[in-house]
Amino acid sequence: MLGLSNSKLSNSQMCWFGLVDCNNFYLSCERVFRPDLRSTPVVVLSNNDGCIIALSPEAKKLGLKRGDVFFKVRPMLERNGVAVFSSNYTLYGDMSRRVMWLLGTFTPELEVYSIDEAFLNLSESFIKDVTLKQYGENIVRTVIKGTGIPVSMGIAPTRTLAKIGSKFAKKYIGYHGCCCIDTEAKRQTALRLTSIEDVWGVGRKIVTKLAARGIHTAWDFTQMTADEVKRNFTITGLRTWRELRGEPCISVAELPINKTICTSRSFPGSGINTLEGLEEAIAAFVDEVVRKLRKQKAAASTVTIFAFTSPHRIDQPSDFLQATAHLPIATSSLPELTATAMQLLRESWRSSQFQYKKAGVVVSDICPATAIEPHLFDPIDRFRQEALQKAIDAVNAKQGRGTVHTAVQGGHHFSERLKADYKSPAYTTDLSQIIRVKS
DNA sequence: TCTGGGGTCCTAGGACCC
DNA sequence: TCTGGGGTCCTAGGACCC
Repeated sequence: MLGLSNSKLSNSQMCWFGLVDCNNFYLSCERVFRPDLRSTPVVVLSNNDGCIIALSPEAKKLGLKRGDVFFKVRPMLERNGVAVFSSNYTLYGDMSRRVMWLLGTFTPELEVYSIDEAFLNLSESFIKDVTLKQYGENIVRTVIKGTGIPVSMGIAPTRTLAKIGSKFAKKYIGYHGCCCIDTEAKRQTALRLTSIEDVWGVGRKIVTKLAARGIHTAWDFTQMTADEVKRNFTITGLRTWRELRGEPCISVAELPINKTICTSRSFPGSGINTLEGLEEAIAAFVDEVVRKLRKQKAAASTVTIFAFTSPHRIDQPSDFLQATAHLPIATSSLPELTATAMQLLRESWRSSQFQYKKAGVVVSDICPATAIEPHLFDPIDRFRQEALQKAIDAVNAKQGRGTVHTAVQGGHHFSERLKADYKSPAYTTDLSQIIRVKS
């Protein structure tokens, strides 16, 4: 098997992958600026202070769970002195940027996978005079020293194995934050100790099918034949199988682009009952969706808008608005998608007797921008449209998000109207909120 | 006052048609 | 009188993750 039969999983041209995962990220961000909360129970709430989305081990011990509705558990939180934070995405986004910047100094190739995870290409030619394990431990120390965020790291010949390594690093303190799967013996042990459902890329459906065949660990899976895997689990399953056996064949850049992109929010208080109010919200959601689309250099040809009243208020009239439009040509143009969404909303608007508590925009039928098919009778000058959108992107990148926006969005940022009674300061992005050190 | 997240993917099951 | 198959397409709803 591809040079893995020797005890060392390595040769001189070998390329290694590191996966760095921030521990309990949102919570760690809050604790950086509140060291007094390092060993006390802490929770972070979702948008609108709706429910708990992140919690410290101390909070878990009190029986709290992700998804608990805040106003219901609030008396219990107060009784137990639990520290509560509204989510502060400005802070988390900026802390993430700092972590990623530091990681970038350790590799010629950094793949940011999510707000709290990144892959590092660690080819041996890049690492001088230290072992992989020492190099990894240094990364872990540097990130915590530079940002205050604790991280776990896995290093292995493939991204899938590196992910497994990072889970061991998180679980066992003896790894000093970094678990290296760099020998055949370690690879086998790691796979035997890993349930198949904990493997990156293995979903519920595959787990069920495998369980029926008596396959429960990652190791069991690697003992199937390539033919059998491909026949039952397609090329995607085969890639995971090869990665687990030590052959790299998945890259973040090649991961399939999203099939749907959605932005939605709940409205605090009594909700929205005017067409103008919903127009403003939906327009803000389109703006967000366009940003996400363009970030992955993609375009969509199906747009859906929806709005609904509170499902919990059976004493009030309830309503569910939904409308979908199919565009002849996929687009990521803010004016075009906004106009489409506004038309859908105006056509489906019924009456102001309903208090809408939540609304959103979904785009689907997404394709890479390079794959957009021209249309003979297309009334839109796509070249000019893209030039305009690029100009909008450029101004917003330089002057800040929302500098150029559609008129229907109104002047103010939608996010400022969300409920957030327990928000920490924007310590790192607003001079007036910078932390003060008493002299 | 009165409070109930957000995002993505998959699938079962219905509508419709031959 | 009531039933019988099989394919495609679509969507509501659920599972799962953070």
